[in-house]
Amino acid sequence: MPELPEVETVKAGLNRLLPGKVIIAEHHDWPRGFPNAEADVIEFMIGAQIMQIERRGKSLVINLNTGYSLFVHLKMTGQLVYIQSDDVRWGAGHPDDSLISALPNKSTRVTITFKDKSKLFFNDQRKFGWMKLLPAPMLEEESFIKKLGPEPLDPMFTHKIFTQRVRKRAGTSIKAAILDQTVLAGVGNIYADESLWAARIHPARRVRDVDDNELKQLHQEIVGILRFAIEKGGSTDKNYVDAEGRKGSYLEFAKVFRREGQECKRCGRIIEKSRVAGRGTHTCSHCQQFVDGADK
DNA sequence: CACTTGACCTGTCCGC
DNA sequence: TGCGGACAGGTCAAGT
Repeated sequence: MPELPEVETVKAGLNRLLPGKVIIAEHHDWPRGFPNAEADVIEFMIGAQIMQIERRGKSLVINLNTGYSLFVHLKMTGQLVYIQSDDVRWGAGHPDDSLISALPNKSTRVTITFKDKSKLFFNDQRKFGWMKLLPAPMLEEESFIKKLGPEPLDPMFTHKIFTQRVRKRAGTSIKAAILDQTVLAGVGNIYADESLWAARIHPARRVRDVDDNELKQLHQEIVGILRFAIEKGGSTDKNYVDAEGRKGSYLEFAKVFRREGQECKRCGRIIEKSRVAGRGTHTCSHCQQFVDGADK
C-alpha cells in the first residue's frame, strides 16, 4: 500500500530523525525480510552513522557513512517507525491515536538500535517487504532500480515523456500501464484509480484507444494528485503510518478509492467497484465511459 | 515479445 | 462459534 506519497512521507520523517545517528545493534527474525543479513555484511552497518535518506519510486535508500546503504521496500504493509528511548509506545503498550501502541510488536521483522538508545523498527504484517544492505555501486546495479521508469515529480517528467512511455504499452489497459513501475515509478492502486477518475478515463480502456489529449490530462492529474497526497501525509487504508507512527489523511479527500456505493462527487451517480489489471478498481460509470476501440 | 496470472503472506470479513 | 474461502495489492516468476 505504501505508494509514492507514503514513501515520500516516510523519507521526510526519517530525514528529520535519523541523520547523525550511530547504529550499535541490529536484530531480525524473518530471514526473507533481510535476505543478505550475514554477519560479514551486517558489520558494515554496526558503528555506521546514518546520512541522507533517499527515495526511488516506492523504495527507500538509507545511506550510511561506510559506503553502504540500506535499501528498503515496504511493499504492502511495511512500516519504518522511529521511537525515542523514553517514548511510552516503546514496549509499554500505551494506546494512543496512532496505529502504533507498543514496539516491538508481532509484526516487527527488524530492529535497529542507535547509540542514544533510540530505535528504528521495520514492521511488516504480511512479510512481503524487505531490506538489503548494499554497497553504493551494487545498489546502482540492482535490476529493480535499473528498470524503474522516471520519477513523476521530477520537472523533467513532462506529458510528452509520459505519453511516449505509456504508448509502449498500447495493447494493455491504461490502468495496467500506469501501474507498471518501468513506465513511471511510484503509482499504485490508490492513485491510479484517483488519477483516472480525475482525468475521466475508464481504467479498462486499451492504451491505443486513449487519445493524446486524454493522456496529457492524465499526466497532469497524476502529478497533481501525488503532490496533494504528499501534503496530506499519504493514505492510511489499514496499515500505513509514517516514521513517527502517524496516519495519513488523503483518503478523506479521495474521490473514488474505497468509495463504492457512494455518490460520485462530480455527477452524483454511484461509484462502482470492479476488477481491472487484477486489482480492485473504483470508477464512476458515467464520468468514465468504457469505449472499446473500433478496430477488431 | 507482449501481456496476464499466480505466488508470496497475514488479518479480516462474509456466508454457512 | 467456528471454519473455509475471498480479498487486500507491490513485485517477480511463470504461464499463455
